[in-house]
Amino acid sequence: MEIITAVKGFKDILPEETEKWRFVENVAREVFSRFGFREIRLPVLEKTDLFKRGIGESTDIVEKEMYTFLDRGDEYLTLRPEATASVIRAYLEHSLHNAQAVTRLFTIGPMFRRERPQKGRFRQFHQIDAELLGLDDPRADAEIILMLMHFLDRVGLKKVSLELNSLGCSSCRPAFRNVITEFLQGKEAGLCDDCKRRLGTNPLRVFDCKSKECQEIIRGAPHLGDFLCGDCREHFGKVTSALEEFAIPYTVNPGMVRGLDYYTKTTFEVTTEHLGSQNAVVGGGRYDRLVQELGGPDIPGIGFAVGFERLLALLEVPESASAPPPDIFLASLGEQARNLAFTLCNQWRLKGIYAEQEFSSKSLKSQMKKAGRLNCSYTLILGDREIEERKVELRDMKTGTQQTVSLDDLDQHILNLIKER
RNA sequence: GUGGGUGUAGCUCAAAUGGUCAGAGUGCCGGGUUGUGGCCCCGGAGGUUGAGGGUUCAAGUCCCUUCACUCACCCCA
Repeated sequence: MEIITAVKGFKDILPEETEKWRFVENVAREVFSRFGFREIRLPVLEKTDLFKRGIGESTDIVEKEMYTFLDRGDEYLTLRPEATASVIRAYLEHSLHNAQAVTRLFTIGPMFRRERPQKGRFRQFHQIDAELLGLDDPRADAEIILMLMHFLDRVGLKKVSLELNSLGCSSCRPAFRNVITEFLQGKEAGLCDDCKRRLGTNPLRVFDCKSKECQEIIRGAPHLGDFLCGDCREHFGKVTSALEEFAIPYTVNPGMVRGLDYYTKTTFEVTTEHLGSQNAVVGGGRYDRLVQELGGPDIPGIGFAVGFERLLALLEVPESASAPPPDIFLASLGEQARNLAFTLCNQWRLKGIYAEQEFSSKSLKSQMKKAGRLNCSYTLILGDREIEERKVELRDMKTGTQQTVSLDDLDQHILNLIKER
């Protein structure tokens, strides 16, 4: 019979890797909490409408990437493709905005998108997500970016670049969209097939296109930056100068157009050249209309999402973590000895010692070999011979020296020996 | 959804033009030491060469189909 394998694009995280995961999570929790962010844990399943309204009906995510199903024939549910909509849903559902004017939340967990898997892209992937709600101050933008860059630094990430842009607000972006549409109208024939399609859906995306022809055409286009309203222009200026105060290097990328509909004003990405074509490690931005779109009051917000797997792929931790070595290995010869080993081994575990034992009746040589391979500090040798004499052999695996310990003193002896280290 | 690449032992990989080609290294288990690890030596287990079909006297090797993995496009973390 064939074994059942994991679903395409869904990965197991094996014991060799979980230590790296915990390391990154712990750094995130430590850094974020110092900036006043508190952890929130959310369900992975939400009502489909949450994402339709939050992310935007015409985005690729909602149109073709969501895992959606009809639950018991009466309600559409979706495995979350991103966290922000869920965070805001919980924020509104529990009236967190009434409890305090400013709310800072972060969450770590799996997201689901039904795309074709490739390097750095999976159907289940993980994000570290932070959201700052209730501030439209540009210093809040700078603060959350500062926190992000500090986190990346603390986790050991090198050679990344921070790209910034402003997408304008509801008063200046629509106007620019018209300008671009007009600009591209006569040049349609020169665009790639994808961009011809984009012309109708999201003309700003042509800025992002990798094809040379499109880049050539768009080079002469007007920039969004020149069409920002006074408020947006001033906001962006304050964000960049605050970043400069903390010496955070950034580049302004006027072509950066993010794929989720809800972004306004400041958007940012952290990118790298070492991830193949999935170069974005972090994506984020301001969303001043989203809370309202989801039925809440007029509350501004800004947040980011770190791609966990992409971040891990960039960290220089080549060797996989091996299993932690036991404090002591119990080698036993004879059935009586194995019974004693079982008892001692588990008693010590209950007292906080990591002990291992051999269950099967292997030769002492092979048990010693195993103890050596496990890299444990001590090996206790107990055979029926020792039990008769009420004493056992304790071998220090580092030095190779061995001593005889009375069974009556054994427990205390071991506890002292191992607790002292 | 579209295109390319790859599928041989747990892992990393060999097997010219189809003809002892089913192997090596590593890992695992055991022995060399009648009760003592690491080094060394020896041995063993483990594969219907992803699956199915076809061509042929003969197929990991050629053809078709299918599945899986992978990279890229689209898009994004």
